[in-house]
Amino acid sequence: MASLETIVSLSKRRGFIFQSSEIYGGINAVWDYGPLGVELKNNVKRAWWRAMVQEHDEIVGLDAGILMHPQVWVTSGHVASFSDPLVECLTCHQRFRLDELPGAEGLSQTELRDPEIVERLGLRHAQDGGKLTAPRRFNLMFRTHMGPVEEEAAAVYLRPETAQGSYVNFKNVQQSSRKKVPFGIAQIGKSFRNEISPGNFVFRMREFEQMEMQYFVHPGDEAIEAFERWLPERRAWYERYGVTPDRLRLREHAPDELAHYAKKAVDVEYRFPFGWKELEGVHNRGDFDLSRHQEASGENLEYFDPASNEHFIPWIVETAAGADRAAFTFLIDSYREEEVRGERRVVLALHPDLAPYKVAVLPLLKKRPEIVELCHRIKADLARDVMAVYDDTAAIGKLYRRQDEIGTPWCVTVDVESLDDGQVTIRDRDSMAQERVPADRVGQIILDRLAAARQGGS
RNA sequence: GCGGAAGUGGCUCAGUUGGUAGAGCAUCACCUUGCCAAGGUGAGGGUCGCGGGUUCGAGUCCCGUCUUCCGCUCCA
Repeated sequence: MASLETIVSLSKRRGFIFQSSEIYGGINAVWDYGPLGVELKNNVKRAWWRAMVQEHDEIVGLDAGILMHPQVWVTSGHVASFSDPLVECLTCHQRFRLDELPGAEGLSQTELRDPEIVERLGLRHAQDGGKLTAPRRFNLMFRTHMGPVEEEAAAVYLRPETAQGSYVNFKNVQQSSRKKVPFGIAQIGKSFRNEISPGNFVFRMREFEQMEMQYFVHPGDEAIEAFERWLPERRAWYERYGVTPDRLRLREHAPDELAHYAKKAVDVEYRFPFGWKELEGVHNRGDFDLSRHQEASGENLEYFDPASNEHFIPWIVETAAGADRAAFTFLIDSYREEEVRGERRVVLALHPDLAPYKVAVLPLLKKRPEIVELCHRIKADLARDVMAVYDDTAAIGKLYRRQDEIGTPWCVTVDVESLDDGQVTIRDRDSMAQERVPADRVGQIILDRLAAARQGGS
């Protein structure tokens, strides 16, 4: 597997991913997507949306705001528990994480929240012996202000998850779309977390994009069924788009690592160069969210089931994936180095649906204006349906290698004979096989191959 | 956040005991070739992460800071 350095370097060199604000020295845990990266990520999001919304009658989309009523985060529990316990030394006024102090390791979540805990354990700042304050929770949510005058404006948060947007819109979506339980709300969007330890390239960022689907079900067994159904389906999605099956696994959370909202959680994990890490979580959230929102807002969030004539608060099974992690996974998993005629060939064997460019149109001989002109005609024709690119700034072998390295599945090459017989060459990225086809049929052939790839996997 | 390592052209790196920066690849132009990173000629591109300090002089020594990577810890 490619090393992290290899992927970071390729990303920068070819325009997939850049560090944010690089000319100012960079900013921690934020990354920008370049010309190829934005295509890849958009394709990932489109593929997810297709698998979720397009291919499921009972799932509909939503795009909620990043800013929400601040009460949402109190209700959701994020203000209280989405945070770390910090203590401050009264002598030197430095802050420390309580659970990292000598003598406080291994404390439970409850103990860490106990205001008396510092006193009870007789904890002191080891360096200067100063007294320590009771633990305070440092919030991992970004705060900003709503309104033009900062001092008078209400504090609001940048959402730490997109899910709450789906919960507070549960009634709106259910009624307007006339969906019956079980049904799902899918959402893709940015979330923000003041992570303590970001890193590993785009794996853990402070600004990131989530692809979440909230599935509302009848309480009880139906939630378990939904869980059992979505888990393999979500894992299969990664395989469908080419991720090596051996590098995927499912891992269930132990009871003590469950998030505050979860009854059960299983992660789809990928084996990165830095270890097995979560790509996506499937969680049974029970009625935690809707019940609390109902209570806090005073709005009735019960669902009436016309079949059974009963009212109930649906349970929620969510699938929560990271768009950046998915894009990163497809990038690193598809990376290949091969030897061709004693030379190294770098290939991104991306699924055609995910590849930034579907086709590159290349002239074998750029000296002949008719060839270049035909290339541009073919490219313009293709560009109506797919991302296509024209390049003539190198010899053909090099042009192929360039496209290999950015994952372009097909190259169309126009040569001198093309001018006579109207045939051009389609070259396949993975097999390097070539095929002569009529120039005026290239567009349809590419679309057919894309459709085939989508059907049968890569 | 703590501990460790590292920041020099787009990428990968060299840079002697301090003396105002080099290579390979990449990029661009022209010539040549014409189906898998070919060859030739030439060109552009770096105030050495940033800010201070020491020094006649700092990529090199010192301090601070930012960033990245590796561990510990947590989440998508």
